[in-house]
Amino acid sequence: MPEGHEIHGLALEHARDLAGHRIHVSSPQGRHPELARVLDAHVLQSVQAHGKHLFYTWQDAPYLHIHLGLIGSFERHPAPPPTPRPSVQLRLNSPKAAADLVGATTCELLGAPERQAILDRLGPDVLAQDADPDRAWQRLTRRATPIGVALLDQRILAGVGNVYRAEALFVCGIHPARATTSLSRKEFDHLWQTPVRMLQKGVADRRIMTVHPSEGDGLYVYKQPYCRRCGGPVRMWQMGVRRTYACETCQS
DNA sequence: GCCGAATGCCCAA
DNA sequence: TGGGCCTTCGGCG
Repeated sequence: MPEGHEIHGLALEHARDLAGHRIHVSSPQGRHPELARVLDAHVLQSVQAHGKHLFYTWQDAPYLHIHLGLIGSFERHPAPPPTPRPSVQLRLNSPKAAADLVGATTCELLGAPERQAILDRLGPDVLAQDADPDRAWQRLTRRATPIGVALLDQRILAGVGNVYRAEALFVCGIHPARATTSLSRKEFDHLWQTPVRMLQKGVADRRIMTVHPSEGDGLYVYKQPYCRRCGGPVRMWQMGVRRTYACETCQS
């Protein structure tokens, strides 16, 4: 269940395991036979993550574009890999390791213009070295929407999902229902830096741990019954499509 | 065994 | 705005 940190972690892992090798590509589940045929036996050059999207660059073959969606995942098997489970959509197999894709929403081949179109509609990726927070600020303040909704809008900024949304807003003391247009630039700068640091830590830890070490470990409000700062109840409600968690005392 | 939920997103109406 | 899609897992019978 992937937010940006996991996607970037996979890009690093697959670059290490698979890039520079001739890859055996197969579709055990049978959903992508043509895609597997086109890519099989090509050399993988590089793997890049942009927000929650993965792009695989090959010698003499189109880009492979993968989006895990809500429930997609990759499973790593050191060589030699076992027989794939029946649900494996795609196996990328190198002499070092195999990466098995399960449950992804998107697994497709793309040309350069189509790939570029996806990148163009994404806001700045909080995990990108050259991310420009001004672009997010421009897009954020264009219309008055609840900040909780805006943080999940990948056109505004890319990489943040439901857990990091709740945690970042808590750390910044900002209520999810606040209008984007009510944010000061100073508040926004804090709200940008917080997920940047959280997701960077997420890549390093390979899991989401937002609580400051001096306060223990785990999460502040996401799926928590009580606020670990003030001890009051954490409120949970539907915000658009997703569930949001917040402490009404610590966030305003 | 069935149902719902899960760190996501798209589409039709 | 509501439904659909992808898969796994836990709770409830």
